[in-house]
Amino acid sequence: MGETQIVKDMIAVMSKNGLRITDQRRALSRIFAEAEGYLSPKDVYELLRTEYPGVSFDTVYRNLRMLSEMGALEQFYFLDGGLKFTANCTTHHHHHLICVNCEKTLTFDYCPMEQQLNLPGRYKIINHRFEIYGVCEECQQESPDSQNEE
Amino acid sequence: MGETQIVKDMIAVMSKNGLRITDQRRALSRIFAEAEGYLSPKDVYELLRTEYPGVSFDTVYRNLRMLSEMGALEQFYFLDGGLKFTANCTTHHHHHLICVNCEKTLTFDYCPMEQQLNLPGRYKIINHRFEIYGVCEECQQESPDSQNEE
DNA sequence: CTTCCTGCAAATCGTTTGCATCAGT
DNA sequence: ACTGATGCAAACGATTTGCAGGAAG
Repeated sequence: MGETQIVKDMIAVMSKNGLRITDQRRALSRIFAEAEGYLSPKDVYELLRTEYPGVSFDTVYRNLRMLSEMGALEQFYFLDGGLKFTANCTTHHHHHLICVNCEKTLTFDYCPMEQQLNLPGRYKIINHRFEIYGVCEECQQESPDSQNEE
Repeated sequence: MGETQIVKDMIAVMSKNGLRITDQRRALSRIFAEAEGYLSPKDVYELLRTEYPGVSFDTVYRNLRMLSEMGALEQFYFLDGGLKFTANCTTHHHHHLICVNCEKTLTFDYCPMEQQLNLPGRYKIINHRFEIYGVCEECQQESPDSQNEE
């Protein structure tokens, strides 16, 4: 899989915006290129720490924010309000199918906004959000019905 | 408009769950019955304080949480991650059209899940989220194009 | 009366900021 | 060398918790 392309893209975006390409940022790109789904700041911190034990949380936050602002990452608040990031696919519009257990995320191209929606009011539409949450095949195997822990 | 019904419903739900009906909770129900859209904990706090100046933030949070857990309120994280609440419509499934300026919210019945979606993977679907963000008619009048403040 | 609810204060969590040092260009 | 990036510590905002007094049932 040409995942290295994602790394290249991210680094290119950073260079283009005048950011310096530090080792941490290189590693960050790699982490997102290899990630299957969304990553929380904490996830990123843990992963980055395996390579750079001295890395700090605020550096992670700073970089995640900069990368989001310049469009290299997509920022996203989960159903439960948790903040997540993922490498941004800039090539086409799509939505996400997210595993609520392992958070593995697949994309699909169907978009409800393509329909002729009969919306109330006369809002000027500027954005939308459509996500489907479920349990991926692997997680279904692992825990046939043990999802409730109270 | 039979908005008082919302108050009655909310109080009924609380009673049913063994909660005591305090003045604050009664006022809370009224606040949500009269709200046009989503309310943040802070919004609720401010509104409640006009009636009960001594009310505290944690009481607001506690009650919002309890009411959400027992289904009287719907909890919701906005696109920007902000936590909001609204009286829960238990009668039918619907989605929301939200004004990004004043947050006035309209509901509509179309649901993309009714379509024959061609989804990847073999996820067991358990939830979904579909919201449309825009600018309501009134807010369009008020600020024809002044939405960006940096 | 008893138990639950409230308000206060303090703790906690996630995220951001100021500053001195270090590394990329 | 210059300037931006990092790590540390501390600030910050939102939310939660422990506790003593007060109100609902």
